[in-house]
Amino acid sequence: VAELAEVHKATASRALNPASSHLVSATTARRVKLAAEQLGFAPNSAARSLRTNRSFTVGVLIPDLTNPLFPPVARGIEDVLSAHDFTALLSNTDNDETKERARFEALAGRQVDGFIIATARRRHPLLEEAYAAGTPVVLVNRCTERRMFPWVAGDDARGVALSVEHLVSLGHRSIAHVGGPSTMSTGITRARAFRDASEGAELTPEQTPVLQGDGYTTDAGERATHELLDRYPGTTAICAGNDLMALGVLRALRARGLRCPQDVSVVGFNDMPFADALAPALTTVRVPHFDLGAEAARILLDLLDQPAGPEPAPARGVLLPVELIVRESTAKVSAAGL
Amino acid sequence: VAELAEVHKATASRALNPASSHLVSATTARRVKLAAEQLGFAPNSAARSLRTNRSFTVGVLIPDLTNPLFPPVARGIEDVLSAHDFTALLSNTDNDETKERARFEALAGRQVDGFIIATARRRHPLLEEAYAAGTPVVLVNRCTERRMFPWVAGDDARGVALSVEHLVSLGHRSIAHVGGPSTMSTGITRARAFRDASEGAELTPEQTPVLQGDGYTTDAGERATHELLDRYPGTTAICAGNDLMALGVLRALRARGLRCPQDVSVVGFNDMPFADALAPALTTVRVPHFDLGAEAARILLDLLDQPAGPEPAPARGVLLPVELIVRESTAKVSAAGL
DNA sequence: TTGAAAGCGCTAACAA
DNA sequence: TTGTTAGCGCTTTCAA
Repeated sequence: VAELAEVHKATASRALNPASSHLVSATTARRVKLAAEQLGFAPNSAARSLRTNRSFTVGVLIPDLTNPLFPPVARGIEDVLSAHDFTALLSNTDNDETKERARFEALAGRQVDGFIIATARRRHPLLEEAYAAGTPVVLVNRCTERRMFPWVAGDDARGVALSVEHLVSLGHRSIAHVGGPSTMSTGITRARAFRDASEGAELTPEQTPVLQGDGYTTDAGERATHELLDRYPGTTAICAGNDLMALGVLRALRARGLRCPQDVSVVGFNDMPFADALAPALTTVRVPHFDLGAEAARILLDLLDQPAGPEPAPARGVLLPVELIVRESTAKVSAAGL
Repeated sequence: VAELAEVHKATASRALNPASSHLVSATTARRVKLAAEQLGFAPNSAARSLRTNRSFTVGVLIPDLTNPLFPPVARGIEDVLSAHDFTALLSNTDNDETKERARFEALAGRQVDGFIIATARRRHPLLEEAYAAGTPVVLVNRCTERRMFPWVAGDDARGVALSVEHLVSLGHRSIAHVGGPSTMSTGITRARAFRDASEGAELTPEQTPVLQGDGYTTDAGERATHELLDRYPGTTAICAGNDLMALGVLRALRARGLRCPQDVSVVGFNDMPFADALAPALTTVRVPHFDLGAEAARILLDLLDQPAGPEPAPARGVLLPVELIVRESTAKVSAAGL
């Protein structure tokens, strides 16, 4: 390898490795580096991993890359990791427990140093096991009931509060929440935040019904909206669980001949790409997805830097600020609407 | 490890490895497998890679995951790879040559078995080098001039032809192409296909101007459209280079008080997610992105199965069929429009 | 059919 | 400051 530099391979290793390069004289170091350059030498990471038990690789588990929510998260993760010479092993789980476990084990078998996991399912035996095994994990967009792992999420409660306040300020008094499923932590959090915000605005539960769909999908949003309007025809505004559901809300409205925003105002959640290009352009809560991923990656790197803490520090969580983006899907309540 | 099974580790290795398990008696094999199960044994992939020089990992280079075009491609790749116990190392290059090279080398250093590369830039020294080095590579969504590597792409020419035919059948005779940059192979291919299709419809070059933006972006589409309409105010239909550019076209139209589709019809390319939820719902060419990725992964796996072919077989390319999806952004040319 | 032994490329402890 | 040596966990000859 670097016998071109006429030194022992151990010395070469030391010279090439930043952490130990101070143990070697400046001149030899220079010579070794030159030789390495000439030979186009690239260290064999498999051998290094084998020796050091570190792979500089982290497993990233996300439900589905084609859900517009996740690409920015993944980019945030990738950008931060690769800046630190780590690599991301990305896997889609489809929110399916079997698949998730299979992927988790496949990645663990590849000696990843840690995991970034972005699932909002509430029950999660896998996480319990990982915790018991001491695997470094950072959660994105959810937290577990027991604070096992550090997590990063958008400030859902604040986002929902902003939405409700916005609608109230436009004169709405019959505001419904068409939310995500209660099997997801975000479904719960946002529904609860909606309850709280409604009470804060002195609206009765009767004025502010909550329906939870069976998934964060357009279809679920559409179905739930039909049910909502059957039961509460006087609704003038809808807070959707996310933008995809908002799309379903819009579709249901259209099917019933209701116009948005003239008859019913709609607020989404996430500010997914092209939310501004929809018809009507969607008023929604912007969540900093890229930063979510970036911050999660930073926390994981921190975690990996620490020498395997014997007693795990109380897992800290980071709540990133959100912002209400007002576009065309919300308007003052019309007199006719009542 | 599997001294629980009371055999030598070599025997255990043979038993656990499907390729060599026929060398071991059925009974011992069973015993070993049982023991492995009990201990929750997972082979150390680093050690295996070190020994076999194969990592069962492939590097995937894409420009930008947040471009809606790429998530389905990435999923197609991931799904096929993981079904074969391979893992994808995903990296974003931002179409930046420096970054691309850095990522490529980082991945190569991690002993990836091959690459799937999805860039449409035409000049590409990196690829030449990879070819010279004999690295297995499959290209997605582009081909190089010299057929170095196998590739998978949508049938761009057919897609453009379908678009033009559709517009002609609606009575349009002044059809422009607002295309991607000529530094990209797709920019070239689609522009050429547009020329061909126009001639096929017996339209003169004057009736079918071509403008190429400086990127496949909304902004580039908007700028090019303004320039187009300054020079060819009689245009009644526009073929955009892709959906993002079509979005820019729509924006420019709106800025000029032109309605789509009443005044100007617009056709996109790709059928990206939510193209149907835009205002107006976009008529566009559907490209099977998931299949693009899946097929690329299959080809790469094939390649890796073959014992490093001394003289590389002539790289074959696969053209996947596309489909025109007619929605609301195209309409019959209006008498008033002329 | 199984055991013994060597070695993949690197790093870390120890010795010089 | 540098060289020596051992060994990470696996696969793979070769011999029994």
